[in-house]
Amino acid sequence: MARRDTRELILTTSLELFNEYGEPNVTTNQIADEADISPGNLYYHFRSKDDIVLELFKRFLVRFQPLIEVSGESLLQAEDLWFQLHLSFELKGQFRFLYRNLMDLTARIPNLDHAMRGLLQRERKSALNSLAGLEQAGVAVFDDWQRELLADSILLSLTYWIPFVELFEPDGAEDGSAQTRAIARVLLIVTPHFREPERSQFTTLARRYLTEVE
Amino acid sequence: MARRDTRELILTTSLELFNEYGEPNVTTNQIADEADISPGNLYYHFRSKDDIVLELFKRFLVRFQPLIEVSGESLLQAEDLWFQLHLSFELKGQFRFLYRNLMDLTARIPNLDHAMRGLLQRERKSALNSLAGLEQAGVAVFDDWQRELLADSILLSLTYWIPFVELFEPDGAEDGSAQTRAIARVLLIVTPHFREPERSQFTTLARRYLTEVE
DNA sequence: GTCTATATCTAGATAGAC
DNA sequence: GTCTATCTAGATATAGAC
Repeated sequence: MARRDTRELILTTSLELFNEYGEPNVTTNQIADEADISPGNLYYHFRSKDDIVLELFKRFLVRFQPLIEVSGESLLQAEDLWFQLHLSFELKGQFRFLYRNLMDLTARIPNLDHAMRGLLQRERKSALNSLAGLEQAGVAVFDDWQRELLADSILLSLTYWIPFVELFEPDGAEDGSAQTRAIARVLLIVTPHFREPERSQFTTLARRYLTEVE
Repeated sequence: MARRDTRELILTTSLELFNEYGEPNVTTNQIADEADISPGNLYYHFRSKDDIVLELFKRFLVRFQPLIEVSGESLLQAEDLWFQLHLSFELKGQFRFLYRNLMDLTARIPNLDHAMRGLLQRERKSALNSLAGLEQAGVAVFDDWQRELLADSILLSLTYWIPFVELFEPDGAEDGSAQTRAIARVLLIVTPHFREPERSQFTTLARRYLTEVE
């Protein structure tokens, strides 16, 4: 098999196993086994297990970065905001092992720690940006302290909703209905601060999606 | 040393180390070392490492259970609600290792899994109860779907806020200001749904506490 | 109750043949 | 590039003396 193919095979196999069982509970031997290669071969392609994790994180980052670079103004339409959140949750679901053991992974892998810290900071800024966009459009008004607290609430949801759902329904992160609820929840944190007509507008959208899924 | 004392010493030492480094990153040898006893002695008092975790969880449960048995009506006063949330976050901070590796701990220890699932269910019911109490008092009105989503938001905060804060500020969970922000955040999720005068009342309280701390 | 010494096991990682 | 065989380290847990 070509060099490239085996490397990819190891990555996709690792991702599947990590997501299903959690990274600490998957051994390199299991990965090799599942990928039908030898343990030695795995270590020909990757220096260490951490190296695999780091490479997977890079892949995640490349696909996630564009999603938080969206400007605040472009999310004023309820449908656009909804779609953006949907893409975020979906992608994070595909790499959910990263969020299941965030602390332990960052404590163990310095490069991951640095990159993830940066990502969370940018995500928080992005949330604050969106809130500012709403204010500039006259949709809502926040105090300084409210803006900060709301950004924290949003970031908490974006970070730990998937692990949270997995507690109750294993594989719930792959389930569409859990995602819809996640998005509706995030909206419900913010929309009560809207003035009319946007408030009803966003609320109606959330309800429509919710009933469609159930 | 008396039988009882050594057992307690092991528990308190374990709790400290688990909270600081995370349970998976603390070995039984480290615990014994830190407690100035031999590894063999540790295993005289506890059958296994999981046994220590389980006993610590029991201690947590005994102290936490009363906090969620508070009736919804008794939390209508802003100060009472604040105080109740404060006690919750404080206690969870003292046992935060449980929440840092929730999934892996429950997956590994069946008894813990069962007990923790039950606890989360009761906590969710308690949140729903409080919301219902607000409605009965005429402070707010929710749709059915709103009530569920809000309960999820609250439970997510109560479960993962501490690990979330630790990502940014290690030992942030022992810090008073982080706790105050946590409570203010939870309130800010709910209060926008209040009618006046309760809305201003709760909001003012949150701001006052926030400015006091900073 | 407590110690020292050690068994057991499993993980990550390497060596060297093919 | 890939394999088999193996090393090494570290973790949980036990045995048996004191």
